[in-house]
Amino acid sequence: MTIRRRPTITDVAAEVGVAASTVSRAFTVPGRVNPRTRQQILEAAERLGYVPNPAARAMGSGRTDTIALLVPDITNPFFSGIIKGAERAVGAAGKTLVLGDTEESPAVEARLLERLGPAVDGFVLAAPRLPDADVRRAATLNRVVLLNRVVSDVACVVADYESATRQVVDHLASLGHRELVFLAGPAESWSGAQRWAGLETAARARRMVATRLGPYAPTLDGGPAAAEAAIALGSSAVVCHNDMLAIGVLRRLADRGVRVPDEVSVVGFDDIFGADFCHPPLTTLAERTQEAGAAAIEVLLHRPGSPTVIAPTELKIRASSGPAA
Amino acid sequence: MTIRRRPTITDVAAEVGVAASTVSRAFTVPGRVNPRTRQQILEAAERLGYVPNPAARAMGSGRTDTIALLVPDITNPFFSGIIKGAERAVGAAGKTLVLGDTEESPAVEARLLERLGPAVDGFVLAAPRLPDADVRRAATLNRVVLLNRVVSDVACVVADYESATRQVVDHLASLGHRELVFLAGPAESWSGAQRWAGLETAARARRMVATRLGPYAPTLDGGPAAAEAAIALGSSAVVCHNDMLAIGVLRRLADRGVRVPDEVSVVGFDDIFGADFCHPPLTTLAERTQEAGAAAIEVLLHRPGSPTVIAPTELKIRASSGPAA
DNA sequence: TTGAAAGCGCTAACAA
DNA sequence: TTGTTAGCGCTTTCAA
Repeated sequence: MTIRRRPTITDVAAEVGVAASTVSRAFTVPGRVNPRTRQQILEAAERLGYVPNPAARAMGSGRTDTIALLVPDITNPFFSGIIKGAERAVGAAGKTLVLGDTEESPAVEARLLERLGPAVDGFVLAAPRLPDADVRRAATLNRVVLLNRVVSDVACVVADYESATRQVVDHLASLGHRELVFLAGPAESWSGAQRWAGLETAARARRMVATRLGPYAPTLDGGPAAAEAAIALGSSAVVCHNDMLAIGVLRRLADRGVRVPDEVSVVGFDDIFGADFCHPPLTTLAERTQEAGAAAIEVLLHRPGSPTVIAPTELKIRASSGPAA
Repeated sequence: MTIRRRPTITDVAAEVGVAASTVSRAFTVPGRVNPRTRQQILEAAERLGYVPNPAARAMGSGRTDTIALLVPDITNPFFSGIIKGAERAVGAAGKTLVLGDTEESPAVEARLLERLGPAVDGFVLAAPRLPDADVRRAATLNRVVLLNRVVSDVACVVADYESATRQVVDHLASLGHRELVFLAGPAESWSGAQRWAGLETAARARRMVATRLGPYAPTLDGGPAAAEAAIALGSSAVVCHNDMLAIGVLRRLADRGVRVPDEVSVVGFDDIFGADFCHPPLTTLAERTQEAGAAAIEVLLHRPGSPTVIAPTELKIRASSGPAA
């Protein structure tokens, strides 16, 4: 397969016998060109296999018609829903979505923002650990919408953590638990801080004792250490930073012969792929991730200013939580 | 946050008092500019916050330094390893990877190839269902490497399906199974066809009876129909098109009270996230997906021609397979 | 409704 | 080692 030169707008213009600018208009402002001329142009373009070059288009107009979605770990199923929702919304707007994986690294995050910046119209950013200052700087050069994080003067879509944590605490209280332990994720995580703050407040209102342990890696591998700490503490209810950690904890508890939920109840956050078929199926706080992804795009594309959108959440009760021993 | 104009190469040139082309060289061919001049340029660029514009760069040079990886469903954990491997390899080469999700649709696939085509140096393409002709056309305009699929004259990285299917059949034979049923995925799937062909051949060599049922959706939702068909057939061993389907099958079997592996053994392909913590943990054929992803990039970047790279596989034996009843 | 011409930010000969 | 000069493919005034 040899690479063939792509036909350009000029080739099409020559083919039809019009000026290049007319071809350009035929594609970008169809109303401003004679329907018959336009028809001929479209046919010639089709015949030659012409496709507009986005880079060239971007240079002339400043618009790129692409949006970048940056996530810390594309492997984490939590982001699947976000991606799907964003994709659909972007597609509906006739634009293109590119995905970037920042590998949980603020450095990669910064690099992608820098490199992709000039090439996109805006960013949807799930960056729990990037410093505020960097977020603000990015927002200076591109439109930016943050996911599950609030930075003043930057648009954002956040889950309703207050309601979320209240649902978790109410559920545990209704099962007779008098205390809970929170197995925390990374210290810099904005949403992690919200979760803990909400749990603590809700627990106090219920006269429950809430303890925080950690930080632990928010991954399956974080499970063993977290589970051991929880076992040592002897709590009857364990709330995990996210489902990845929760599933890791479940495995370790199983290995250690601790019965779930008879001896200890386990609750996660996110309702990721796998949460309903791990063993036992995990009780977890689900965000409407597809809606959140779509909302972020909607804000980016159509809502100027820096609105904050609150996304609803819902507790999925499964077999990993049960009555207190 | 108001959007500020990005500084250009010209701004930097003016700041230092050199020509724009010198600034360009300072970034692209560092050897061809006086170290002191270069130092000044770099400092000025830093000071002004200058970042090269990839679109403009692409126009001048024809190179974009970005690679696109297109997958049918970014949500499918099978592709996580591919993505990770590709990312690392691309990063190591100092280039940028953009991801595209084709939503299992040949139409979206074609659209992304078209739109992204002029904006990238090449594609790594996991497109099991795109017609051969479209694949070839894409390879005419860009460098293309196919994943788990062979199209003549196009570079590709494929799992060693012959060895893979032999491992599966040998495993089942060693457990005393005399027949197996294959629950097929989409009819157009290239790898699905390979899997069935390999199973059939290996089974014949072992004097086992192999039956194919389907097609079924290669997703959790495909599970119920596939499981029912397998139950009706009364086979002692079920091999599924992929793990998503296999996990769906496991769930249905559990709902129907069929014990795994006592009454029926279940085997999948892919070893996705979740395969080791579903219930029971799934015996499955693992590809070295990270290596495959990295190999695809390596071929794209450094190996001209249309080589075919064979990626090794390995059977992960877990609790879903056991002795024949 | 169309064409001519300038310019987007950068690279790449070509001279100097 | 550096500057000058054309473009790259497209959009966008401005005129006609």
